[in-house]
Amino acid sequence: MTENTPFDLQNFLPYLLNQAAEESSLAFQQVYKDRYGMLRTEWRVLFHLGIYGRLTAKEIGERSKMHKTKISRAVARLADRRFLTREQDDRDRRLEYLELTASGRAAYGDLRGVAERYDAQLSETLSPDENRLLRQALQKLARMG
Amino acid sequence: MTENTPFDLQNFLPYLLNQAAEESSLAFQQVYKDRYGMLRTEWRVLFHLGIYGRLTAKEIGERSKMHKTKISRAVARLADRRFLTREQDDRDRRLEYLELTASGRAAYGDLRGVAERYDAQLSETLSPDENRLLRQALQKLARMG
DNA sequence: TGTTGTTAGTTACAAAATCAACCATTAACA
DNA sequence: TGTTAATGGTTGATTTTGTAACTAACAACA
Repeated sequence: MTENTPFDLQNFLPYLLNQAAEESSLAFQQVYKDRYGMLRTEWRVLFHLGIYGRLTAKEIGERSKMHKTKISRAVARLADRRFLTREQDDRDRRLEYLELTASGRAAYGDLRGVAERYDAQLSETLSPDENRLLRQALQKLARMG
Repeated sequence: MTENTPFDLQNFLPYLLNQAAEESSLAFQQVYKDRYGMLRTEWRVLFHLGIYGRLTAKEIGERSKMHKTKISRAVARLADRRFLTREQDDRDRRLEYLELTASGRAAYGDLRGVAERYDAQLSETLSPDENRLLRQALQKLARMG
């Protein structure tokens, strides 16, 4: 007996997740790109420092799961534009502590507000139950690795 | 009064969706990459043709929301490797009908099986309710555009 | 017909992501 | 100590993507 049921691509989780991720990040991307000329890697580094304060590149990598070369380049660009400062650790000179400057914090505050409003707006398209379970399920999937 | 609650990055939908999408597509990517040397755009084109049969690049674009240049390049590579054939429409010579070859269908069948088993495996980490609502919510988000 | 506008698909070039090799520094330990 | 391994971070080469401009074919309509 041959399998004839058509495969439902729209319901294949890796595909579906990617479609949803792409669609839902478009509007936010528009903002950090147009307003600050940032890339995805850059707003992520900015947010990590905005939220957790002083961190090393390695710590950002652990929290964000971004590859270290991405982080290295994002940090370099953010430092060029004076959004953050780098300071070497005296004890272990391989380490560099990264910290937002005043304008880095301003950009973070601005984008954070945009993010909060945008997330709320996305949430409105879902019921409270959907929202709760969606986020819970996504957390599980994201933590699988 | 100043806002002091820390922003919850792990709960920001565009970020969370992206993390879940990336994590959940890793294992599948390994397969189509190692087994057939394909890129994400390529397995997607392959699947569209496997599922819907003969299609033009434009139709694939409408269904997948991929940009036409991505599709053009994916089609070129798949044609090079003899996974599909291109046939010009006599009536409108701008159109090219794409169709899987025998080995294209074989690759599709193989990867489709992998995808089905993998999706089932992902589903197991979630409760039936979570699964249903997750997919429903993702569909809504993906269709927002 | 001829002109103008659209459409399907490709190509060229710039921007970005990936991967491996690379420094400099610290750790481990014979 | 001296040697080897591991770590934090950067760099360079290659691959992939993104953007715009392009070609060829068709459509609309004067």
